[in-house]
Amino acid sequence: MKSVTKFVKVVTNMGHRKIPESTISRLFVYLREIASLANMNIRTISSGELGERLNLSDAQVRKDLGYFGQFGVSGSGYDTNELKAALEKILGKNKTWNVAVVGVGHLGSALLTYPGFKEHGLNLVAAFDSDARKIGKEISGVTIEAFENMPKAVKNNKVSIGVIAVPAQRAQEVADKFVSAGIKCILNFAPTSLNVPEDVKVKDVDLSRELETLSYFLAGKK
Amino acid sequence: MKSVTKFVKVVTNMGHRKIPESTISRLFVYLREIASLANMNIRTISSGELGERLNLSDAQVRKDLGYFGQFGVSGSGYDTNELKAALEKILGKNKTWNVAVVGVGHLGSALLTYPGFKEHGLNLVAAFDSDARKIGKEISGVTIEAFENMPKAVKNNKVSIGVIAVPAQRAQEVADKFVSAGIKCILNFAPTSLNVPEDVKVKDVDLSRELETLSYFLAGKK
DNA sequence: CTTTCTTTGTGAAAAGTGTTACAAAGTTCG
DNA sequence: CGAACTTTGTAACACTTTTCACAAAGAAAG
Ligand SMILES: NC(=O)c1ccc[n+]([C@@H]2O[C@H](COP(=O)([O-])OP(=O)(O)OC[C@H]3O[C@@H](n4cnc5c(N)ncnc54)[C@H](O)[C@@H]3O)[C@@H](O)[C@H]2O)c1
Ligand SMILES: NC(=O)c1ccc[n+]([C@@H]2O[C@H](COP(=O)([O-])OP(=O)(O)OC[C@H]3O[C@@H](n4cnc5c(N)ncnc54)[C@H](O)[C@@H]3O)[C@@H](O)[C@H]2O)c1
Repeated sequence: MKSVTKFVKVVTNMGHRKIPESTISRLFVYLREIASLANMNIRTISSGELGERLNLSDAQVRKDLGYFGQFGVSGSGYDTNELKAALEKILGKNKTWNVAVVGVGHLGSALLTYPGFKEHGLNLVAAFDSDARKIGKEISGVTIEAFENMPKAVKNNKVSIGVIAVPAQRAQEVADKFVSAGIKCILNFAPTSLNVPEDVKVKDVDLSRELETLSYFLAGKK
Repeated sequence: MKSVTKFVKVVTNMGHRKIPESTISRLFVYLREIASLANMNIRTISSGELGERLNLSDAQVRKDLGYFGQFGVSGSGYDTNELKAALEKILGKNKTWNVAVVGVGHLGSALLTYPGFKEHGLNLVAAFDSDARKIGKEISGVTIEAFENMPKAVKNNKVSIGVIAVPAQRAQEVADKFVSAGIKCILNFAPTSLNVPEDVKVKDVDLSRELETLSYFLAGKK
C-alpha cells in the first residue's frame, strides 16, 4: 500500500457558484452507490461505470462532482474511499438533523417506524397529533404529543426539519406553527400549496400528483 | 344567464409541441385549485390571482395553459367552470387507472388505505407481498396476494400502474416482474436505481433523499 | 362611443440544465 | 522509455424552461 500525501481540492462549494438542486440530489445517490462499492471492496470506479449503474451519463457525474472540486484520477477514475469521504464532507453527513412529524396517521406512522432515516443522520425525535386518543401513545420510541406542545418541543429538541402529514385543510395551520417555532425546512405531504416566508424552504411530496402525472403519459401513448 | 355559443380552442396538445413534464404536473395543481374555486362559487379568476394562490408567476400559469389552447378572456381572466372542464379533458380525468402495489408494509398499507386516490381516478385494485403471514389478509377491500400471482392478476385487473414498496434489495426483481407483466409505469419508493426498458416510465419517490436534500440547504445557511 | 383599465396570449430574451467534445493527465504494457 | 489507451475536467454548445414585455382583446364607466 502506497502512502503518498495528495493535494486534492476538497472544498465545499468552491467558487460560490450556484449549484443546481438536482445536482445535490444526485450527489446523495452517488454517495449511496459509492458507499456500497467501497463496502464491496471495489477500490476505484470511473464516471462511466458509476453513471451506468445509476442510469446517468458519464459527463453528468463528472460535472456534478466538478462543482465541488477535483476528486478523480485521469486514466483510472475515482477512488471509492476517497470519493465517499469527499461526498460525506460535501453533504454534511457528519452532522445529524432532528425531525418532527405532525400528523401521526397512516403516513406519519410509516415515517416514524422507518429505520432507514437514522442511517442518513435524520432523527425523528418528536411527533404530534390533534387526536386526543393518539396522544401519549408511543411509536418507535417517540411519544405522540399534543399539537399545541409542538413549538416548545421543537425548541427543546433542537428540531430543524418539520414534516406535515395532516389532511390538506389542516396543513397551512401546521406550517404557520412550524414557522413561528423557527423551523426553516418543511417536508409537506398534504396536497396543498403552503404559504411561508421566503427564508423557509418547503418541499412538497404529492403522491396523488406523481401517480396522476404518470397516468397522463400513459394516456398519451395509447 | 347568457347563452352564447363560443368557439374556444379546447384541443388536447394542439400542434404536437413538446410539453414539459413540469407543466403537466402543474396543470393538476391548477385543476385542484380551480375545482375548489368553482365549488366556492367564484366564477372567474385571473392568471395573477391563481398564480398568487399557488406561488407561481402569472406568466407561468398563462404559458402552461397556452400549450393546450386559449381558455381565458382578456380583461377578466378565466371562467372557473370552463377552465375546470378544459383541464379535466386535457388531463384525461374522465378515465380511471388501475394500480397495483407490491410490498404491503408500512408504506404500502398507507397507500392502500388512502381514500384520496379514488377521487383522482386512481384505483388501487391489487396488492402483493412475499410474506406468507400477510397473504390472504384484506386491506381497504383489497386482498393481499402472493407475489408470484402478480403477473396474472395484473392482466386480469387491467392494471396499468405498478407501485414498488419493498426493501431496496428486492426492488429490481419486482420491477422486472412488472415489466414482464406488461406494466409501462412504475412508482418506486425504494432507494435504488431501477433498470427497465426505455418504454417503461419510472418515477422515483425517495423520501430519505428529499429530507437529506432539505438538510443540505439548511447546512448552507448556518 | 370613447377613454381607461385589466388581462390575455405569445414571441423574444434570459436563465437554467444537460451534452458534446477534446486537451491534458495518468495508466498499462511491451 | 515510449506508444497506445483510458479517463478526467471543463469550455462551448444545445436544449429546456421560465420570465419579460407588449400588442391586442375585452371590460368598465361615463
Ligand atoms: N396515505 C397516503 O398514501 C397518502 C397519499 C397521498 C397523499 N397523502 C396526504 O398525506 C397527508 C397524511 O395522510 P394520511 O393518510 O397519513 O392521513 P391520516 O388521516 O391517516 O392521518 C392524518 C393525521 O393527522 C392528524 N391531524 C389532523 N389535524 C391535525 C392537526 N391540526 N394537528 C395535528 N394533527 C392533526 C389526525 O388526527 C390524523 O392522525 C394527507 O394530507 C394526505 O392527503 C397521503
Ligand atoms: N416507510 C417509510 O417511511 C419509508 C421512508 C423512505 C423510504 N422507504 C422505502 O419504501 C420501501 C417500503 O418501505 P416500508 O417502510 O413500507 O417497508 P416495510 O419493511 O414496512 O415493508 C416492506 C414489505 O415488502 C414485503 N416484501 C419484501 N420483499 C418482497 C418481494 N420480493 N415481493 C413482495 N413483497 C415483498 C415485505 O414482506 C414487507 O411487507 C422501502 O424500500 C423503503 O426503503 C420507506
